[in-house]
Amino acid sequence: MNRTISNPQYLLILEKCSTLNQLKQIHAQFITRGLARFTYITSKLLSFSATFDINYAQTIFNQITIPTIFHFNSIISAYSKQQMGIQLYTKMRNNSIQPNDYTFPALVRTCDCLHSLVQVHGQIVKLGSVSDVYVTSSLISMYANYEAVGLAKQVFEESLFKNVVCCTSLITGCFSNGLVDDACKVFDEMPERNDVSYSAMISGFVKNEMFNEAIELFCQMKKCGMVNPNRSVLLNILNACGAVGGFDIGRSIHCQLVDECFSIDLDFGTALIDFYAKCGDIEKAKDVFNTMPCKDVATWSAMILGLATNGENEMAFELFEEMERDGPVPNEITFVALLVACNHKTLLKKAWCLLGKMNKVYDLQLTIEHYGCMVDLLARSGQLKEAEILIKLMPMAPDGAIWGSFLHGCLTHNEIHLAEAGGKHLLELEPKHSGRYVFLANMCANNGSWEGVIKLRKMMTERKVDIDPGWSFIEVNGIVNKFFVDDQCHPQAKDLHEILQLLNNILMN
DNA sequence: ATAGGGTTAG
Repeated sequence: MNRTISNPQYLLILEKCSTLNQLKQIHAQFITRGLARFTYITSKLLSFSATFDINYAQTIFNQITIPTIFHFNSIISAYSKQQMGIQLYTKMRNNSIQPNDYTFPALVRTCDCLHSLVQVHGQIVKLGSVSDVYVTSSLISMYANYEAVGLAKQVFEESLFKNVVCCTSLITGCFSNGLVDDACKVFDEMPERNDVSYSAMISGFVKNEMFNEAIELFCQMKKCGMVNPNRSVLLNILNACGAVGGFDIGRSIHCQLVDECFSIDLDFGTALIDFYAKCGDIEKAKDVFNTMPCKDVATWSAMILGLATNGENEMAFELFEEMERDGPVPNEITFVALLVACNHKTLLKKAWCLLGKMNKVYDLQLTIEHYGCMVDLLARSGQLKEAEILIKLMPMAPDGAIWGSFLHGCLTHNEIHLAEAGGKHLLELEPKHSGRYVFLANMCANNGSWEGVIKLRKMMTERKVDIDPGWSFIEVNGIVNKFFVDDQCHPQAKDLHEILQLLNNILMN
């Protein structure tokens, strides 16, 4: 290293380190050149070393005879994921060092429970850092993390400056606690929005399975043109497009990725495979799979599931064989995909074999999804007694999907007498799920049990279950057209219905 | 002369 290098240049070299060894060399230089006595050098070194090895950072910290606020802030920040921050904070206070606004965000993130968070919040109030946006935004997101969304809202309400980040923290917090309407309200009222605020909204919608809402917001975002969709937005929108069959929008994202030379990495590749497969374009899904330079277990699982759901069962099993030969080690999700492949042709024997293999060869535990597939398989093949036994035997509580499969089986195999108990469970598990009532009512009607239908109707009114009208949209020339069931609002509704009628007539003849 | 918050994952 050159003798004439100045101190600021050392800092630049420090930031270019990509391994711990390089960092150690620089550290050695600092010591031999007598730079280790400068606070700004050691605190930079400290915060930087933590990105490689927290223990090395601790060693550096221990060597500092009189640590300053900078050193403490760096080490607290480094430890913030390991719950050591509070201890260091106490040590700092014992050294008679006053914390500052830079101390608290890291200290807040270090809290491992609501109790310690409240204590830190107390310190923040006492020492007058409540008006700092960095502090409030970290408090909001951590309160929401510990399901104290009420406290998160309170911090937000009481803070004088509500910038983009504070609002985004609260949006995420509301979504993760199921308060979708509150999240939307914050978003509507926020003074400015950036890519992260949009990604918080869109990922929140997707997490709550509100796919159309996510896509609608994405279209709005593009229309206003002020903010570019980031990685998180694009991945979530691909997911949503797969869920609702938004083929054109998803495909345009793929084109955009290619145009902008965004590399189709693991996440994008897997998302694209899943998206194309769900939209029924299995060939395009295969193209993406075959051109990806590296694939992980999620990529392989997505491809196997795609083949399975598109009726290419044999291909799905062949791909699994290839995976076992020279792909990544399969996981639980791979086996869910394989069971789905069995489902489409009701390959019961094969499914039991796969479960055995999963357990014995790969030492994987069965999850509720695997039981769900098996119940569905048994119910489809008419083995309703066996399905019922499996439901009783499974180690976890059956969910709505499992009872749903069972009841569908009862209906198709005309074993209505087995359905009653299942129906009760289903409505207990999902009392607000309108689709379940409709299904059960149809089942009663099929069976001529009109009193059953009336009973279900009554339950729906009592429990205030609304049937949300279904809606979808289609993008034409960049304009999103939204339609509800039986919708007559569209300016061309009349023509549309006439054309549909015409098509219907052609199909019938 | 330094430093801090929100999205991306089940």
